[in-house]
Amino acid sequence: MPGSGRQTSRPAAGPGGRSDGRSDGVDGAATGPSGRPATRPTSRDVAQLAGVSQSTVSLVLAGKWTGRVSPGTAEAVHEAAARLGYRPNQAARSLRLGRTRTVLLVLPTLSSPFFGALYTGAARVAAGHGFRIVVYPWPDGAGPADNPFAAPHEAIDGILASSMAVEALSEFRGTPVVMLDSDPAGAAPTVDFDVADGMRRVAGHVLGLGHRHVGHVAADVDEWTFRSRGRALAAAVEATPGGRLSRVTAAIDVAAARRAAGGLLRRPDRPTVLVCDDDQLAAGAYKAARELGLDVPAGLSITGFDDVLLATALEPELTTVRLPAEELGAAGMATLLEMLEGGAPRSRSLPGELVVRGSTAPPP
Amino acid sequence: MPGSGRQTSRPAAGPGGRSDGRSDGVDGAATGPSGRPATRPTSRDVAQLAGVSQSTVSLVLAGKWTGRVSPGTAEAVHEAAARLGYRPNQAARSLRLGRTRTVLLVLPTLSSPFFGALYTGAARVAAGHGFRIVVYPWPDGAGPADNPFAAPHEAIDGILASSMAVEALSEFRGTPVVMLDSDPAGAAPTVDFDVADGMRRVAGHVLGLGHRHVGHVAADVDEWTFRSRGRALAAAVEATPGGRLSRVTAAIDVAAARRAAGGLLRRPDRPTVLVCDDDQLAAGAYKAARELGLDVPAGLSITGFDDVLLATALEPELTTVRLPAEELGAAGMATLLEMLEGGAPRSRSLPGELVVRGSTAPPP
DNA sequence: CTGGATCCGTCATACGTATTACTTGGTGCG
DNA sequence: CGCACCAAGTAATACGTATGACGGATCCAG
Repeated sequence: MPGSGRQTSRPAAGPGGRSDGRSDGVDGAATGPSGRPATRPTSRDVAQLAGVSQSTVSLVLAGKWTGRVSPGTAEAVHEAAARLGYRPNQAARSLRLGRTRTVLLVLPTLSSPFFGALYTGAARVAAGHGFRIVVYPWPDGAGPADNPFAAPHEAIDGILASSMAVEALSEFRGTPVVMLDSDPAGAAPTVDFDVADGMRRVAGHVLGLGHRHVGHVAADVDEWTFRSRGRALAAAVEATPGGRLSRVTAAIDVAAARRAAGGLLRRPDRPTVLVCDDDQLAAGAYKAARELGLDVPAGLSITGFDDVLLATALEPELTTVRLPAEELGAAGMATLLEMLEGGAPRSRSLPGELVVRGSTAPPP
Repeated sequence: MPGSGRQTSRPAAGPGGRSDGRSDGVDGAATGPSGRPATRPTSRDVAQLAGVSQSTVSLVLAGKWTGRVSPGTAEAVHEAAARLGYRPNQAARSLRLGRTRTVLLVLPTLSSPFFGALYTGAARVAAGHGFRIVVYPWPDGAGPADNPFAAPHEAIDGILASSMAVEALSEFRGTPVVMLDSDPAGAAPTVDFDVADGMRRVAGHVLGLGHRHVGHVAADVDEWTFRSRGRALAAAVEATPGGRLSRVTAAIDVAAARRAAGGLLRRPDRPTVLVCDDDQLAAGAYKAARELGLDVPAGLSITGFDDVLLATALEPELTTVRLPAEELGAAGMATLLEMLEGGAPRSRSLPGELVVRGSTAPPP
């Protein structure tokens, strides 16, 4: 709504044109409780104050005015903009440029500290580049039709996707994509954790403590990251003289892990350490150990993976691998923004860090 | 990826096909299967296909065409739109209407399942109304200057804010605001949990088990929700003959809670139950109990508040109050959308549910 | 003195939509 | 028959920005 002095005009409707008293229902909320006029200043307002044309304002603020505008004029424009607190209207910008400075972040869920941290890292980088993030929760296994969230098709420049088949994104044909922590062999550039390296560190730690019979409580999820963890552990154990691996699988769930780990521990020749694919699985392993009267770590060592909040709430605290989720988000967003600016896609891997706490000790 | 319980996933490189070297974009197609240019169809394209004018398309798709367009024409428009897969350009819409269908969600952090769930509920409701959510992480106590995230000033219709002084939002003067789980006495409409009621349920439960000396492990955070919990607990205990309350405070942190609870338990006349303001505090109480050789629940009962993942990972599982975070987000968003459509602000309170698990028993 | 060349800017326009004012062909009615 | 009126649409416009096409000085060489 035109509130302040604009002179261009030539309103087709005469002086009486603004008498509309619509009560249609889709109005409302235009003026806040404070009753201020509240029309945001436009580039034309800035132009008027600086005594130049709107196009000059646009040129100056875009920063590409060398050789077209004198330094003095440029300064005047900047000053006027600052005085009015001018912020460009994003809608107009998007309409003109065809780009929205918005990135879609696809996550299986936000109800997990891991993905929350991932978001935080991505948002920090995005904000630094003037980009906005819209989160698109996409539960695992859900098809586009099952999804309770409408995808904002129209308004994105790129996609940062975690845990989702690239094919499911077919709706966004032609949109640059960076995948997070998924199979690097896929079509899209990927930023992931070097989980194989992380698992090698775990293996090195427990084998170094003297363990030889290693129990692996694996996640019952057919995903690249877990397959990779399993392979790395198996390789490390096999490479050790006397090394031996027993594996059970469980859904990522405390109760399921307890049952699976219990089965493993009840075998006559039970392993002396349980390497778990995930901290939640480790929590289940704790429960199984307690059930069987095994002391951790004296009677049984346990390790996790991820280092979520849970890890330090357990007693004793859990030896695990810290995956820097926030850095993953940040690196992924940085990669995507590079692509959006015409750079070549570039995949990366982030190292995990072994955090040794109280749940591991030499075998009994 | 951690803790997500993912089911579906397959190697992105399918059998055959995707052997081209391109790696940017979901699918490299510059033109669709029909050979059309890659630009998204506009309302004019729809108009041309339907044999009508652009304004007719707009009228029909807006749904308010009764008496202005014949049913037959309307159907033709709908069909053409469907055939082209037309989606209105949001930027143009926003520019024209001055509204963005975007809501800012202010949260202290997303690295917590609670706020993640809150987001999920809010997003579900927003998506149902064609609104988009932009998350604005605002750590508690941070001023606007400290904030590493740039606020997208230009592009929001309303604000849903959790745990933040309304005054800190002064930047957004005139924008409708709904506060979540904060002091209902404030200026803005509020949706919160009836934590007083929840705490009364906890008190009723433990007092009903026969406990009389109640220890309160309170959060050392001066926030409405915690003050309210404390008052409700005190009132319930005082109203019970023989009831007695001992209180310690601790930062919301497992280690701090352990120290505080330990102090309480080492007193000569120690309480027989620890009512904790929060599940994390309860986790600390477990550790203190174990340290002192107290069995839970036989020697000491413990209760939490919030019912986060942690609650069932503890051994024994924690008796606590489930706060439906997702519903909070949904109710808050619903309230905000009502306001945006001109409705009167309306505050609400959501009840919590007592979840009795294994950590409470009659006093020894 | 004149015809470029160089500066420093402005004009006009398009992006895609929603909406208001207007047109047009038909119809009822006095 | 003439006029108003209705149904069914269409033309025109504005939202605020970015940018390519233009324009008026000023200066310099010939």
